Amino acid sequence: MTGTRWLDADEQETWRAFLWTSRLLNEALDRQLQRDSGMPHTYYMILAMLSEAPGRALTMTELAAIVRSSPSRLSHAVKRLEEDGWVRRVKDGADRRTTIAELTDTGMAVLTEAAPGHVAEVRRHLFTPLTRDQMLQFRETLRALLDSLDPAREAPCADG
Amino acid sequence: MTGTRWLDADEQETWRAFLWTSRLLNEALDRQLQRDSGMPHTYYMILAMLSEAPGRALTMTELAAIVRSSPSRLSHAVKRLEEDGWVRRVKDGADRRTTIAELTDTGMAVLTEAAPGHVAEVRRHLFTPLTRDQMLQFRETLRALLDSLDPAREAPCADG
DNA sequence: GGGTTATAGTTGAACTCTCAAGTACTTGAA
DNA sequence: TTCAAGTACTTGAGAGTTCAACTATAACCC
Repeated sequence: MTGTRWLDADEQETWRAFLWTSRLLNEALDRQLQRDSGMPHTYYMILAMLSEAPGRALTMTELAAIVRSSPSRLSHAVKRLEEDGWVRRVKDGADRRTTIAELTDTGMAVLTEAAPGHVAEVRRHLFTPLTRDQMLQFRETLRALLDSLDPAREAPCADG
Repeated sequence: MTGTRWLDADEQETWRAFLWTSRLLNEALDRQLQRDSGMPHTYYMILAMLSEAPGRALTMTELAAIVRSSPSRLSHAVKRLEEDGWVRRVKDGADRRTTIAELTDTGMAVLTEAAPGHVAEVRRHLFTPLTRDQMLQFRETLRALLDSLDPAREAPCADG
């Protein structure tokens, strides 16, 4: 294939820095949560997003959109969380295809206990190394990337 | 636990934007490479880093440091790449504990064929949405994060 | 109504990653 | 010289993710 436009040195370094940063950060969070709360980061996010929802409940489809998960991944994850007793699955009355995932009291308690350590880890790795201005600039850049990666989507978090 | 400093709204949005961006980008790259070249992104990086090494060969320990992989993950990955015939493992003469991973001609050919599509995908998702200044600013921020996440490490790529 | 199409979710197999051992060498020191 | 400690890597089991079916229900439409 001719005509490939390769990355220049600046782009190369940016790309690899992004890659390693996101990898290392994710691994750090996974290790911390796995050690302290027995779940991977993805599962923590599911509990967290449920806790913010009205009635601490969402349909699987809604939840999948919020945590940006495939239906399959979410289904496997919720199955495990249900076995732990942290989430409960209920069939919807109106549309019997849809399943509603609901955070249990036990799940809420686990989340409440996990949160401080998790937030500390995020702060330590993501915010302590940056100035406030750097952080705000970083957010703008990430918004631009996210808009492009995930176009069919209104304001991502602020309105939730 | 009292005294947790929670994330404010700006931090919250920054953090989630980072999370979703890195997830979506990684998934996009994994899908593209899996579809077009039958390997995940991590494996592509192993081939790419080997191709840049003198003699297209590195010890497992060196390679693990470069792709920031655990020894175990790398070992499993190289095993699979060896089964594909893309990498060859040789025992070192001097220190018989160490294994040298070497990119084969077949592996080099696979990499050469995979590269244009991969680079296009990276460019499409990471560079097209950003201005040049945004990109350079982004790099500075990522450098700061990387320094903190991975302190025991000199200049990551520029000197390679 | 009855058939097609779309939506909501689940399942199983294959694959990758993690973590905890385990093997095989080398180094250092008594 | 030999034995403890360290280094380099591998292995196996368990867990999470992906992809491609598959089930079940709803909506559309002639």
